Amino acid sequence: MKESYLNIFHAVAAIPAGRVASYGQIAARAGLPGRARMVGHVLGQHAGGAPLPWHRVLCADGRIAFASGSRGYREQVRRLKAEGVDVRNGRIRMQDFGMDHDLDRELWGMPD
DNA sequence: TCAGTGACGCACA
DNA sequence: CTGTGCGCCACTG
Repeated sequence: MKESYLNIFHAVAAIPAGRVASYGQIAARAGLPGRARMVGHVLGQHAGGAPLPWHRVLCADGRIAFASGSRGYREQVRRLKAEGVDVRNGRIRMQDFGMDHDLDRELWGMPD
């Protein structure tokens, strides 16, 4: 298992319930800036393998990455709503549920 | 080795 | 709002 993969797992696991983060944010937090695609790749490869909150990872614009109506899409929407995340038209307001305010400093230890 | 294909992201028209 | 293009890189045939 690669170190980068472990970092990705750790970053995803750090997202609290009821909140979301983008693939890019996770990649950056895992020390892999610009490699958002790798996050998606890893989550796909290890889907079901580890009990990760993969549903809390979205595209940078707040959209669900899966094709609308697909199996994964419905599952992700279901899980997010179950956590109180407001999903409208397959998209979430990162403004309200993203890690972009002050919460990322608390949980991810970002500098001031 | 090369080319195609993604659970991405961003700039631009 | 919709596309298109390019950067990114692991994986696969």
